[in-house]
Amino acid sequence: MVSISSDVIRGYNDTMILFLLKIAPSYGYEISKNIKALTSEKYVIKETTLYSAFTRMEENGYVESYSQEAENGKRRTYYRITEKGKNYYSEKCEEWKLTQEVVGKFISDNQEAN
Amino acid sequence: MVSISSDVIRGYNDTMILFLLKIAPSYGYEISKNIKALTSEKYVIKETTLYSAFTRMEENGYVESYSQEAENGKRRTYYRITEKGKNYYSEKCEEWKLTQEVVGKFISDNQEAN
DNA sequence: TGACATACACCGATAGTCGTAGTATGATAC
DNA sequence: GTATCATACTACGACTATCGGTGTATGTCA
Repeated sequence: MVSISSDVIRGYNDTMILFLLKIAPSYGYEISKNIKALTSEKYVIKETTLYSAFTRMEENGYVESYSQEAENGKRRTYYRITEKGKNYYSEKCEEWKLTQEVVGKFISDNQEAN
Repeated sequence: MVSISSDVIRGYNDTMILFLLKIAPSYGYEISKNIKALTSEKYVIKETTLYSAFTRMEENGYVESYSQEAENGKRRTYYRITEKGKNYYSEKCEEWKLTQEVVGKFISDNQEAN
């Protein structure tokens, strides 16, 4: 069973989170569920990875946090993407295309032939 | 100018090297030049990354090293891919396809629309 | 009363990559 | 004859994203 190693996705967790925050502000648990759903459970982000991504991105000015009361009365920390975050996301999309091109040169399709 | 960050390519340097070693045994400097050429200089592997990849992969049994005299009389450390290395390479190719699928869900094509 | 989902925070370990520096040889240029 | 460049590595320490483990607290459902 093929699964995605952390060394591969590393550097794209932020991009995934920003993609979802571009749609609407959100919070950790929801982001986590959305990533899982969108990838049909092929990728499940670790909690620690997720929350450390939030702090890192806030420090970098890619997102802004605010506390808001949920329906059930509980407090949640929401995150909203900034302009800087949108620009970063766009750059990452460009980079991704380049990465695909580069790595693609070293990937062979025929797995039986070796 | 978009360039590839180390966090993205991380985990695929080994794959690139193994791809080239599948064609023929080789050594550091040549591998480095071949990666550069094959990617039209879009990706240039750092020397330290390359040589630490060799030692790591040898420890893992993906490659075997042997010393050989070059035309000019200088000694070079050549690396040859093992069966285990070939299997690892194949797995990485599968993983790459999955990664493309997963990350692709979070990439938008229209860079002007934000 | 206990399990489970929700919603985080904290800590230390891991490991691949990178920056910098150093070594040594041979070829080419001035 | 000397300086520069390409070749062919090696060593060391720093960085940082990810991960494993743990802890906390609330609400819901059985």
